[in-house]
Amino acid sequence: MLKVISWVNEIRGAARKEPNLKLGRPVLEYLARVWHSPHAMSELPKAYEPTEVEKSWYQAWIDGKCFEADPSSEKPAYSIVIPPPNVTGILHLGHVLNNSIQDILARRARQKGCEVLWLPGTDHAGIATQTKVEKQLREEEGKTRRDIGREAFLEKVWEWKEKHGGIIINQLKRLGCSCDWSRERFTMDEEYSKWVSKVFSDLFKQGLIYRGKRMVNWCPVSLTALSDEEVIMKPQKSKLYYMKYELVDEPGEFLEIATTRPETLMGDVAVAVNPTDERYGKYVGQKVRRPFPAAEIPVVADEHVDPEFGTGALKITPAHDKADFEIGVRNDLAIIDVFHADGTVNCPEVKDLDGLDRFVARKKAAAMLEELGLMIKVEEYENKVGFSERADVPIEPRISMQWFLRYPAVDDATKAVAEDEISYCPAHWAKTYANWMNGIQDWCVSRQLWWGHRIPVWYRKEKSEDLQAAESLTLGDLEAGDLHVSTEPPADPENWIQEDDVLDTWFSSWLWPFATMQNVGEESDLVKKFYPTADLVTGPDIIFFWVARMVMAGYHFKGELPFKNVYFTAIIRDIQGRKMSKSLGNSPDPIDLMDKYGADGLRFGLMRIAPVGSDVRFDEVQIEEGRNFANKIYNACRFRRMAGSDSRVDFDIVASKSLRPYHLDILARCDALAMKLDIAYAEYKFNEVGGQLYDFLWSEFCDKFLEAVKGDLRDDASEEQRNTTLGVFDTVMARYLQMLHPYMPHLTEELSSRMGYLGEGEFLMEKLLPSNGLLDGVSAGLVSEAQAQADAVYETAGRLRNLKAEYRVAARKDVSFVAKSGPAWVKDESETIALLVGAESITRDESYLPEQGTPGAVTAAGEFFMPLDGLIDVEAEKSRLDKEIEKVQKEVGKCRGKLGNEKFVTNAKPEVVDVERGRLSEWEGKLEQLQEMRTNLG
RNA sequence: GCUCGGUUAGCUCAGUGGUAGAGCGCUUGCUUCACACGCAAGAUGUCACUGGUUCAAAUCCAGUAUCGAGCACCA
Repeated sequence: MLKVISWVNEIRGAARKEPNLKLGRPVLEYLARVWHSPHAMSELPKAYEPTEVEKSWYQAWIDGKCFEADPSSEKPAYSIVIPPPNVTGILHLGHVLNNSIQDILARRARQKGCEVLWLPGTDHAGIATQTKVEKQLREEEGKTRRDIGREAFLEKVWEWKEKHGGIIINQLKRLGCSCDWSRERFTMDEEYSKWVSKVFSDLFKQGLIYRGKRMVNWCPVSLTALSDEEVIMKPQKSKLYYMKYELVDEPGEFLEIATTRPETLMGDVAVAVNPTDERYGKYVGQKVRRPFPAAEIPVVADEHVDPEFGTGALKITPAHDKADFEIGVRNDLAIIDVFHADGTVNCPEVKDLDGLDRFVARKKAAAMLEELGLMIKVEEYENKVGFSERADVPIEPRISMQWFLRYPAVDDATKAVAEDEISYCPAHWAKTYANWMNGIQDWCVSRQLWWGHRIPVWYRKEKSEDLQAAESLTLGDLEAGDLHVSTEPPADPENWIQEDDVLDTWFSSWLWPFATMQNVGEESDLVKKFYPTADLVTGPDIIFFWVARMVMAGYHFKGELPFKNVYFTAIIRDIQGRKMSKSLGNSPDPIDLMDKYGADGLRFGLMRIAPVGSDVRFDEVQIEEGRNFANKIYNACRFRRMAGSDSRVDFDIVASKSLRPYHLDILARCDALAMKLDIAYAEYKFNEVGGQLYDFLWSEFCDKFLEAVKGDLRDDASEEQRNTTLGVFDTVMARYLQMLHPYMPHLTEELSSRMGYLGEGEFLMEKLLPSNGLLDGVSAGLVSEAQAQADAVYETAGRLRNLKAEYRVAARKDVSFVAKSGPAWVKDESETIALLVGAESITRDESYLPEQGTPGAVTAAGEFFMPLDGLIDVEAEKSRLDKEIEKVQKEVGKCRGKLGNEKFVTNAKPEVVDVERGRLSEWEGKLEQLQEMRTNLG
């Protein structure tokens, strides 16, 4: 079956040639013929076509249950939990990078003999999902969620989730992710939700969760509170309005105030000045007139006021500003809320403003002040304004009843990272983490949404109004029996009313590492085997949202850390360094990229440019490189197949008597590669691993080894030569494909299978990576001698090619070289050197006396000459060189003239002069070279 | 204001206390019986700047400039 899958391409190739081919016996006969034909692969497409191959192998792995973790396994455990993507999401490049890394780690761990659990799933993403469904409801039915009610709305969200929720999962599959899909979780699964309720209820009973009226970040579009982390500060061009309030006791005297928000004037309850500010000391205790609605408000002193800013006097609106709120508390001021929840003005006393949107009201209020003669001036001003992360509108500081969490296990969590029990890679993120942990603020966990985990709190019906309006809610109310907080609803639901709010999405995400492995109140083999997890791979942008909170949850609920290592990926930017975003349209669709370059190409290309620590600028060219690399490997194997279809992967290196330097050299380099990869993996240097894999295959294997041994595969080569070379090829390639597998899983599985490197029914992805080297048992002295010889040959080939190019005979293959001196072994290799150089022959002649001007080169393999007689038309070459020299001399003259011109040097820009100098030395160098060649010709 | 990171070829980026690297791009030559998604040859650098440590600094240290990120404040 598997073989058949691997033959898909051959069938397609065959279909092209024999369109009448039908399935069944004729196909098998045809395949047998093709497979054993020495040119089997040459009948295949010259370029690797990944699409079908990737699809087939992914299905084969699924069918073979290769991704499923066995908690009863004796093997050491290795586990990762996926950072659950939003269920509404579609794959972007950040996901590709992040999940490729996880897949690489998982596949590598399997090869190293671990039992691997890579646990996948999705996040319900409260606001994001609800917003999408609300939008659809508005567009399709012209209704709001309130029109249809909570229950019907939630039904719609679930429907939507069923329809679109699988998209990103399928995209991850397309990428080749080896997640254990049989254990896929969703944060709103019934069992998972039980964890959320349990944790909430426990924390409440521990006194860590409380409810109270506080100043929170309010999103006027989503109509919910947000945590501090969901607010993004953005610089905004706004205006600073200078206005004045008249003193009640001194008519005609005014107190000047600067503000960016005149629309909150109706909520002003005081004017504050700094107690040390001598200008205003006399006013403290007096009253000023608020123009609309007319009122007399006090002047108070508060240290928060910066005398340097604006006029040094600050209007106090406790309902609409966090700092003002605190000043209000300190000075016992009233709170006047002048906005509706959606950000429109709620002030019936001021008809002109009532009902206006806050930004319209701002202009209107300013105009009204102008009319009253109370506006002094307006300045352009840039300040920072908090924006709602999801809705992308300025948030409104607002006092409302919310639930808060006092973070648990803060000390343990801080210490774990500081003392490297949890290691961060790159390590510098530990500092960012520590900074946040040190200034940690209570977490507003309630959201005024419908899609999410509803807070598991019930109020006794007859007291519910009082309780819900109460300034605070604590354990006392629970003990009084008026409150029910539990994972289970009350037994007599008709007497209770459940809390309306749902929980912040992250309140479920922070339980992810263990809540995915275990149900509440149940023993779990999975947890025993796989928790704590080994590595967490995520972006540094969610270090507070997710990582820090998971660490605290791990310590508080499980008594230990949730993961041992955290690898923070780079953030992918576009070529201009901007963050990828839909609105900029600079975010390429990974699916398009996979269509064009294959999943393996995309993975490899991205991994090679993802450095540890810094951001990465994405360029499609890099993905193209990944595809080209896949094609290179494919063609190396295709070449191998043309020399014979039988696998010689069992070739006995140690017993072989006919190994040439190139064989030993590539075997040694393959062993060295294995060691380099071990080191790079240990340091999570994925770009280094990619680079090593790339360089080995392309520079060492193809450019050098394969070219050097091509002669062994020609028709005139001996059977032994041929077998040795095929044996070494297969030995190295089989091992190499295994090492490459985590990066390019589909291609390597395909080629290993097609090349016959696998046993019956065996998968490459399940095959252990051997710990032995290919050259174990071979004398080290023999190997290093061989490598020195191989190096000498490659160096010599390079130098002789160089000579050919210099004398413009690069295209000719009839060049003959003379080897005048050199070590004895070179005689055996001269044919290979000639092959590498593209020369007719290299003749050993110790008595050779080169004519004057014969170009030559001295290398580790001896002294070589390229006799020019008959090779080039000496006279023609002379005159070509003369012409060339004349031309270059002219250029040199031009440059010298320019630089000799005092006016040019003094007046021109320094960089222009520099360019000219550079140009001069360039031309001079060229001139010297040409003159030397000309002299050599006599 | 505090913290962190970057500054290396035209571009994107590696790099190490000891002669400066890759890919792309560029120039030249190749359809050579694996690969033009390829082969071969070539050109290209004050490693941001200024000091210090050192036999030796692009690399370590300090400062400056500049770009970026995060946190805090912003009437």
